[in-house]
Amino acid sequence: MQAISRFGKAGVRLPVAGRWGLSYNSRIMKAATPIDRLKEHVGQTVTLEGWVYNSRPSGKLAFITLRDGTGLCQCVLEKKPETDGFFDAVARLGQESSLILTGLVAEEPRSVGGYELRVSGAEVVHPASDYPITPKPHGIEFLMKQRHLWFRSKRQWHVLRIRATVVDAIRRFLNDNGYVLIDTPIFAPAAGEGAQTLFEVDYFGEPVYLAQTGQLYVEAACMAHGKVYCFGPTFRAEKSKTRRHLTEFWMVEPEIAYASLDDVIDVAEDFTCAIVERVLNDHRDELIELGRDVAELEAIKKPFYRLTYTEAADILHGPRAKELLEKDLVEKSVRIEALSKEIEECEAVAKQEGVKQWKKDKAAADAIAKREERADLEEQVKNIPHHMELAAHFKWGSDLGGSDETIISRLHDRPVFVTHYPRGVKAFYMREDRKDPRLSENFDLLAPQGFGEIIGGSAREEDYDRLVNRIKEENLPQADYEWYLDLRRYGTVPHGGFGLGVERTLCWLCGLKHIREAIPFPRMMGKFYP
RNA sequence: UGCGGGGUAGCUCAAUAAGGUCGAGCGCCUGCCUGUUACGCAGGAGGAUGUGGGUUCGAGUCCCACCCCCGUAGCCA
Repeated sequence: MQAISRFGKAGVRLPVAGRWGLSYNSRIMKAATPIDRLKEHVGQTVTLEGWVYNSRPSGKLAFITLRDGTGLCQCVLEKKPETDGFFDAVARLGQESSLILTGLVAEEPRSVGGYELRVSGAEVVHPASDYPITPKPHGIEFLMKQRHLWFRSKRQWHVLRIRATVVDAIRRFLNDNGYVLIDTPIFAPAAGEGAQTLFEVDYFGEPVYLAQTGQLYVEAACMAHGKVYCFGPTFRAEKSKTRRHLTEFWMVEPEIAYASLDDVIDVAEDFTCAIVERVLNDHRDELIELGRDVAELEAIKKPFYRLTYTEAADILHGPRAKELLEKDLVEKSVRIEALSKEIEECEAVAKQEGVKQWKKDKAAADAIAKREERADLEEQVKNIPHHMELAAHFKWGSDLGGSDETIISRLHDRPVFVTHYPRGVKAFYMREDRKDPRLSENFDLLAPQGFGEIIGGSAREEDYDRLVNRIKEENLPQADYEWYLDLRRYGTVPHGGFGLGVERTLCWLCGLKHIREAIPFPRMMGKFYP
């Protein structure tokens, strides 16, 4: 068979409906078979459209691992009369060259995914060379600059697919439970919460700000529709460069009329469980490949733990926190010892005579990775006394710090709601606890294993006078909030809601070390390319 | 912003506690290889060591300043 050309003069694909024994019976948009459906085509000749993920040519036989967006497939190309026309051109293609291959599908345990394509026809769409991301280790700075290419790599590919599922699970849950989608503005006239962390934009000569929450607007909408949510990007100009921060991130914010704090917490609990369940159901294999301990996610079931802020403070002051950190200190020290030994072993292999060069390199690379892990642990060990200090001297009235949250979440095997924070550290719109006016009726949800806060929510202050007082206490310009106060003037009801950070949730579900991998094009302090 | 680590080939890293013409693998180019899967073998091209100044006969290595990156703390989803 000759190389197939299905492209017109202008590079537009010509229709070739029904040519390859396709199983679709609806209108055929793509003539090619997706790799993830090859199992339905064993023994048939099919066409694959994709990119060279890896290729191992050897004289008259070439193995090309093709990537098509749905999966990977090893394509075997033998040099024989019918492949002679394109063998050389295809066998020598560089990584990420785009090409269309036709061939017989066969089961093959030695191949990735269990199937392979015995190639009989090929068309090179674009021969690429010098693709920057090779199947070798790369540094994070380099990869972030290549972000537009990086997410063709397996790990990134898995994460972004899981992200898509998380987003879908969020929408499904809310849509199926009677929530109405309300899109809130990105340009906001003033602060939603803290004023220090807003991006200012010149709006026809007037300053406006990129929204850091849709919450106030969604409160208005919930008085119209009962149960609503907004879902979109939000912006925080915090000057923080940590593995938990983005300047642009996605947040979903449900808001419910006629709801108490407990009602809202119940929803947050069901919501979180639904997302976890869906991801486990759809992506178990990917999670495992990402190195996630799936059993930990399977344990995420109702009921979550519910602690008040005051109880959390007691835990920090108590023996359990101290024991946890002391145990940590011992375990990490032991691990550091073990790593030191492993590093020596790797270095010995790297210097050994008669060992294959690539094995030496691998040993050297392992040694580097282990050194990094050791340095990381050493830093953590160094910080433990400080964290113990912080926990032991935690002062009622201040906000929980990152290390405090980690201690609380690690002392529990399921997510933990921390409720009823002191009013002073929380936003003006949160409802005052009628039993103890020092407290607000709010909650944070801490993900397990120290992955941090993924949800923040509250009952909203429905009482006009109390709300006005809070606005005054915070020195906010009341005129800007008149529309918001109207919601308390005309048929105010108890209501509440919460916001869930998509990227933080994804970090937790996938076990990501850094939030930058949880979003296609991360925006961080000082970073906006590509 | 504070503290810690780092910037050497397109990429990942070497260059020995004690200054002396910067080296390897991958990638790229040439040739060989029919069951590879980090394929293998032989050969080749490819470097103002982040920037500026200083010490020295001589600096990737020592000193000073600046820039950038990574980690960590605060704030937060």
